[in-house]
Amino acid sequence: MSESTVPNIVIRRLPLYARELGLLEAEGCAYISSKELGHRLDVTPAQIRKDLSYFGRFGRQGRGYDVGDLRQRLRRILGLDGRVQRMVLVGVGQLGRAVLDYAGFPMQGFHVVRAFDSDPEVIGRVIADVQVDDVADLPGYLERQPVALAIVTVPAAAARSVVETLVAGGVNAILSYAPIATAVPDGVHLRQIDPVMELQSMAYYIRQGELNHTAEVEPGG
Amino acid sequence: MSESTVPNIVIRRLPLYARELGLLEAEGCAYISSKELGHRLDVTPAQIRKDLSYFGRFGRQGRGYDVGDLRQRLRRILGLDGRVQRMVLVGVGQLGRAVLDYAGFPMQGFHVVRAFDSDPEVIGRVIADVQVDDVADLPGYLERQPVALAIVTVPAAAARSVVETLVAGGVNAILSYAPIATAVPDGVHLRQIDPVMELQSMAYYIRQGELNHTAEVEPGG
DNA sequence: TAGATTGTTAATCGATTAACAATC
DNA sequence: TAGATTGTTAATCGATTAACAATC
Repeated sequence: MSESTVPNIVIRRLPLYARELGLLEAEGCAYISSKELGHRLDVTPAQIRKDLSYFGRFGRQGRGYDVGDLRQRLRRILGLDGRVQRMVLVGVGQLGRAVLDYAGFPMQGFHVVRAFDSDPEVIGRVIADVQVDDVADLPGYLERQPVALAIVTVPAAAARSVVETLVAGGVNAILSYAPIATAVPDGVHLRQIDPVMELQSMAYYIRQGELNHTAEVEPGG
Repeated sequence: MSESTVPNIVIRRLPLYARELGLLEAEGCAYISSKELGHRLDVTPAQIRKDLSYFGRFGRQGRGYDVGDLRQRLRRILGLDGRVQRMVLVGVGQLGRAVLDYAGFPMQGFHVVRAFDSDPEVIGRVIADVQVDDVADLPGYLERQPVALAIVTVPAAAARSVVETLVAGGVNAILSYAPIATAVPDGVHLRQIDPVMELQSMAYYIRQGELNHTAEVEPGG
């Protein structure tokens, strides 16, 4: 309960810290200061120390942080220590297959235990070691095998109903690649990945750059 | 210059508004209020009006916003009106291919004009209508054909050097799928997509949910 | 010990929201 | 006109940063 007051934005930075600590560990670095870690991540040292302070004391004055220890502790805080995260995936089109094939998920302990689709062509097949079932069987599956995490890779038109089914089935964290706004009840976490929106917002700055450049070249404009 | 003072977080919401307005247009909706739009996007009406106010006045009191008009104006602000955004893609592995095949990019006007890789197996091939060149030729290509946007889908170990090359070649907006911190100079925009980090931060809340549940079931814990 | 760096508090900064006059 | 909703200002809220005593 007390930890539920940690700002969401802090929680979202913890994996960033943990990831960098993993790299540092691989580099053979035993200790690191908030200053150096912040430099590597383009984050202020004060922010790192403040973020960590929500969870306890992890460093040594004059020395910094034990790289391996802090990484372990962050992973424990995130609930990633020594456990496999089971996920279902809905939507086995091109994108869904790329997700199933992506090695980064299992490498970090996230395993797709079952996939679902509505296309008879793929139902019944096994793709990247994952069995594909009829999406109509999704509610039944979730009842028999509760899962907390889901990845949604269906077309936008299908996403809302899929998310509803997942939520009804007890899934409380969903990563959606569908480019459509989707409401979820309190207590359910939905993250959306939309590369097109990222590009569109960057386009603004590209255009600004062009305008400035034009202004320099043609001061009268 | 004056517009460069618009907060980045506002710029990042504009594509969200534009996207929803596109859906509303498709639904045949002619006018919408900030209240209704906010409801659909889970954003407060005040925030929408405030965001828009950075760019001018777009609505009518008592009526709301003309859906098509506002969408057009937002697209113009973002620099998306009637122009194709040319991009290069670096890294034609599984993920790179999925990006090349993804219809959402061209549908929104973002076209990969050339891809690059270091693997002799793919260099010279044409994938999804895009020619794949040797990444060693990337600097030369950018010199001949300046491009503002790039997508990076190489392994983490290669990402830093690729980003450096892109920046040196004049690219000022990069969308990277590589899970590694990468510094870029001022004026260059780098966005990273890391689904694993999203899952990791959601894992925190899954665990919190479990802890709460345990606490309810076993009040003594 | 001297130097470095933490953890934490208070100050600052910036973003969100509430409120309301203007007006369609 | 009455009702609705904008655009904008001021108030609130929350996150970041600076500063520093504590201490390794």
